[in-house]
Amino acid sequence: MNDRIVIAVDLDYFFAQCEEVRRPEIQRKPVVICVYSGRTGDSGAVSTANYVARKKGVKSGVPISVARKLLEDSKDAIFLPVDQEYYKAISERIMELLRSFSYNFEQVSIDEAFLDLSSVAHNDYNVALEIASKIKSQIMEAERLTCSVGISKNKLLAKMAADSQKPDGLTVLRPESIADTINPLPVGKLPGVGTKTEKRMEELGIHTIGDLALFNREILAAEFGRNLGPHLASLACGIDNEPVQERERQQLGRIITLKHDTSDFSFAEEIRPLIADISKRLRSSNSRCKMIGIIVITSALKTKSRAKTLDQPTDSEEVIIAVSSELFKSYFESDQEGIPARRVGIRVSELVDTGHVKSGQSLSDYF
DNA sequence: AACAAGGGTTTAG
DNA sequence: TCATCTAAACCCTTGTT
Repeated sequence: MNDRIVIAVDLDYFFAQCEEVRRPEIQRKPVVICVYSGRTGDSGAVSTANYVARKKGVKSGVPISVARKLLEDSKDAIFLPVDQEYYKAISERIMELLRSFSYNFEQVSIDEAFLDLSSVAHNDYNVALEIASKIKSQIMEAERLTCSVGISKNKLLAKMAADSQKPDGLTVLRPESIADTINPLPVGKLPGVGTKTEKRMEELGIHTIGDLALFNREILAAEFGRNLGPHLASLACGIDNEPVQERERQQLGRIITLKHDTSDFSFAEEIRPLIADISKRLRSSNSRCKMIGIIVITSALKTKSRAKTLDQPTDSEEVIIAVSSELFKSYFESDQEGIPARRVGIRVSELVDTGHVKSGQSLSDYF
């Protein structure tokens, strides 16, 4: 009765699949979606690739030049720059469609969402399966896109179910088969355990999710943090009480790659446009920030940041310019921070909602 | 002891 | 020179109340 039924919907190789829809003739070719940094012709990284390209080892994050090498025998490989606007428009239509299946909805990213079907499918996985199947066919009908869907008792397990069969999957993980299904999996398959954590867990003799589920909590706390260690162990037991619900954005950022590594770039040319964009986004979301920060990725690819808390929340371009230029100035003047930057950016956080009440009005106007 | 501020790391898509 | 971009969660240290 208190059990939930949650489904995870994950649009397959989303950016590349969107491009396949736009140009069906590339469907059987390797398709690689790239973020070009603008340094040299091919500098940058792969955002995503279709399965034809993945079969050759091209995956998210690899340098574009490496992807070219991996695909050098495939004369027909297609390399395209990301077209965020186009993907966003498709995503918005699909999210709207998904929302119609449950009031209890959470979009996690441009290509992923959770729906809580508890009230619609009360404890009947066959009903949930029918709904999931309908979702898949409607997305196909409307946008010609495949997705992978997972169904289980919480977000964690629904996501793992969706991940287990891709692309175009539909996987149910029923309560009675949870332990037998996830325990044998390598611990890196647990969402939240990435390459670094997996490596450290291997050193502790934790190879599978089942190993982690049984592992001593105190040692995990000491090793991975007082909260995180035990939390990961609890995930390994299939426990996840996070509700399906939309969450407020907590930060906004923009970062760019400089043409050349330098500690003397033009603030006006490189940073001001980023601030204009951030300020615009703050205003259009009725938010103001209490903290303004800068980000520097050094030529050695180390991340550095500096931030300042304001007395008053702001959405003003001028204020963000003043504060961040000061932060850059003191960053590059500080002792050992004269090392050249490869990438620079701005981040605003500690966002507060100004509400839709314009200044000068007050809550009492509503009564 | 509890909390805020600031900086770093890891994860994920 | 091979190494994008955005965002969340968490960790730790330091300083203040």
